[in-house]
Amino acid sequence: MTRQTQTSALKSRVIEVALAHFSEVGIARTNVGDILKDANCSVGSLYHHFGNKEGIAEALFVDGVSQFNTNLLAALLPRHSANNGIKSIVTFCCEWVTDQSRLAAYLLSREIKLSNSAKEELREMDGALAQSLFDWFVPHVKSGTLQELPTGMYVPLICGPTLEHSRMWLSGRSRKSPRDVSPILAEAAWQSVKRT
Amino acid sequence: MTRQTQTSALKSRVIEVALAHFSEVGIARTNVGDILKDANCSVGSLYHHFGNKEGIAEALFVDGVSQFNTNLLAALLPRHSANNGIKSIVTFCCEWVTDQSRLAAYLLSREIKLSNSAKEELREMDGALAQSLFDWFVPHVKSGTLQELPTGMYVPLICGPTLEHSRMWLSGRSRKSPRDVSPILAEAAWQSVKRT
DNA sequence: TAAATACTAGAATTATGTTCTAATCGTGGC
DNA sequence: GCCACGATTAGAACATAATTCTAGTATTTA
Repeated sequence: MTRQTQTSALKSRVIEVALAHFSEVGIARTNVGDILKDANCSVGSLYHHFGNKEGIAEALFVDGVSQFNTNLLAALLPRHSANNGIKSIVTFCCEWVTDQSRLAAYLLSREIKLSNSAKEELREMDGALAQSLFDWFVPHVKSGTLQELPTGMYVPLICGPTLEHSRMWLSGRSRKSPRDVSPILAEAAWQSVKRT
Repeated sequence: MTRQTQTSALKSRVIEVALAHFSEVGIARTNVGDILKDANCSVGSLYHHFGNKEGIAEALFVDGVSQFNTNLLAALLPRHSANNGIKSIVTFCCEWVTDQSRLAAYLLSREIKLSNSAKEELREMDGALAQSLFDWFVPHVKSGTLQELPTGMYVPLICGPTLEHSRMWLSGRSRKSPRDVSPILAEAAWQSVKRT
């Protein structure tokens, strides 16, 4: 096992352990001592790799978003019809939140003020995603299948209900999992952006 | 000025100052010393009234939700037509988020794990709100003006896009304020729950 | 008026995040 | 193959900031 591999294994271990603790008691109440212990990591290593506690939270956040974005695009891009694409976005979100509920809860809670560097990193990732989404949308808007709306409105209209329901489910305010209601949400998303 | 008045003034002062600090740097990075100083409060008093830092965060949260719920109902209940009511909900949210952006950002970020007692308090408030909303909705569903959906789906469908857009605006990911786009959001909300 | 209670005050304590110094490991140049 | 340098690990020491504690003061209640 090379040094590089060990190191990246350590980082993953820390991030994973951190997620477990953060989910259970929140960032404020997890102490780095516990993360250290559970991840078998020394103080020195942790601060070398992450800088401070927020650095761990941030790395986890960026990691999660990156994973989500990649999989979302993989679900969307193969779809050719507008109806199919829109519904695949919603369905993917529902599945993902249901399966990765701990990570989803963490990402949706936005429990952190991000550093400038993390913001930059996320801005780049978001930009790339937005561009891909845009490219997928344009033809359907041009052909008149989808409504023409201010660019920034598609995401809230399509994903808003799904994310809101997800938050409710994740915080125990709703019984039915996103997966359970994904057909309703998918249909509603389609209705709200299709040309009438 | 009676003791009771002084005390409740102190508590309001602390909550207000706390919101200012929390908004600026997040809960984790605001130190209670600063709150103490700005609110003209002694360590003893603060811990007597709030228990600990999270207690302040919690009181602020409960306070904010209570204020929001009250005003939302006041906006909805006088409306008689379904179309009018649904749109008034969305419009109210947009106005409120735009005007009370600091408080809205705080509430929407859910930056805290709530204690059981706070959860209980919120559950009661949510229950009361849900009941009032339910009573308003039932006739319109019975008369066939609104779709019949699983009870828990109305809120995400109606408010989801608005809240999602609000989060984007509050975190700088969108230029247009909720108020600016409230007609679009109101119309979309109506489309997504009206009987087709 | 006396006793109990609610509240204020700030010094003292503790908990925990973070820094620092030193040691170790692995890799690339000679 | 060996040396030197940077990257990484280690954990003791430190600093900061949350919280507790003891004591005192005002207010209500019996």
